[in-house]
Amino acid sequence: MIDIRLAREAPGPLRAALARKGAAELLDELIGADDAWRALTGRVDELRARTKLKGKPSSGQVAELQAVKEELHEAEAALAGAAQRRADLLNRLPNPPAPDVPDGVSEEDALEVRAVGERPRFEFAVKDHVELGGFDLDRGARLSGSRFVYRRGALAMLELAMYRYALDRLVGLGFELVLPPVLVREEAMYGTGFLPTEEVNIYKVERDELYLTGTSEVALAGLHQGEVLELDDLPARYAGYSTCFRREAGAAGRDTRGAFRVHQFDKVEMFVYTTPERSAEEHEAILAIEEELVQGLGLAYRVVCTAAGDLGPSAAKKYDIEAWMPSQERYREITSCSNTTDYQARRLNVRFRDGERGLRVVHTLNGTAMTARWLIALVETYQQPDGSVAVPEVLRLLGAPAGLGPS
RNA sequence: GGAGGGAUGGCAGAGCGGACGAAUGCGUCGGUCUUGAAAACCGUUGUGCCUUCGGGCACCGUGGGUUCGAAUCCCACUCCCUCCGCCA
Repeated sequence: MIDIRLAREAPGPLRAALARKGAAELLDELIGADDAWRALTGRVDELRARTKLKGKPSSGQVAELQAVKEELHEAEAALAGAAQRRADLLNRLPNPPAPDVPDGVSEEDALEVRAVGERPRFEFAVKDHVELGGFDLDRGARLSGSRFVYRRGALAMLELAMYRYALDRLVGLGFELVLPPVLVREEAMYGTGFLPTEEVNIYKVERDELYLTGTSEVALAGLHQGEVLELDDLPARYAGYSTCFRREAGAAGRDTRGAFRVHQFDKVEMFVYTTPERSAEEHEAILAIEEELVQGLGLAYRVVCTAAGDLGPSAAKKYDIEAWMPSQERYREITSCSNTTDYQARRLNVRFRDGERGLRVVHTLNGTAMTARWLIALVETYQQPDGSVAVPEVLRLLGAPAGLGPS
């Protein structure tokens, strides 16, 4: 949610920023709805003031009050309607992009920030992760449908070591480890901006009115919902580990082979609450941690900055890390870190006490520290001519097997 | 799943339908006193919205209802606690 005062006081720059996300007209509508709402607010407040009495009214006054009551009912109904329209628009209006985000509307318009690491070269026919073994897609599909996958044996051990690798680093950096619920209420989905816009991509448990989260970002953002944080506690950094669920509704036919795009996967997520003054710096810090984690596994990657029109509703700015996928011969997204500024925090009403300045809305950020997708890049990158896979030492130290593949 | 009890300010805890945005205590912050601190005393202390900046309005778990008027009465829901049953 944006700060409505910004829309009233300086609609020009805000409108220009929102235009880059294709939401300029939405802002115009909102400003109109806000004007209407304010006019009705004044009228209702005035009528209510007239109903206020000290002590018992005389019978003449009662008749008069009854008349006011009727008028008030009408005005209140009008106000409720106006408030609803205003709230709907406010809910749908996306976070304006940061000024240094590139123009554009699609993935192709993203700006490549840098490419790091040497892409692996192979003197033999490259196998993809499915051929390298351990991913049981057929049985996953039989059990649950397409885009569900079993990871088995040594591969599963490797995957767990990868989560542990990321979590250990994060805890070492002062992040608090959190194992969150994955079923949440509608409120949390709205608060984080996944609803109403992303509704088609979310699994809903109708019977219990709960939603399965597509990332632990939802639960971590909801962690301090409605709270007032102390300045001394900021930045508050959390590392969440959870299973993530996504319907992939818009992705029919895309990435159908293998475990690259699945309905259920696991992820280690960073989530930070901070002050507005610090959030840009925190964003770069989260990106740096992601890069360090990727580098630590020896993967080749590039960093891209997502174009304004390709950003989700919540993000003001987003960096993705794309790892080199040998079987696809291209970089594919393995992390995503966003500065959601005050957008989620305002929806979730998370504030902090800032001395003389009083209560202020915090900024929130999130970023991927590890997902099952990394596993794909890893096994493909470390494959050997005989179809086995070497495992980096950092992971072996955390319980990963010495290697995978044909025994 | 069954049976009870509860939800009021940072916390504890009052609150005959009008004087209640709310007693009191603790805590907070400021001051007096003190070499300093403690104690004591004095004062202060919720949030949001609108504003012609005088002020006005809303909020006592949430949503409805009764009434000229609801923290207070009625209904529904949510959450928490206790007991029973079931359960990783």
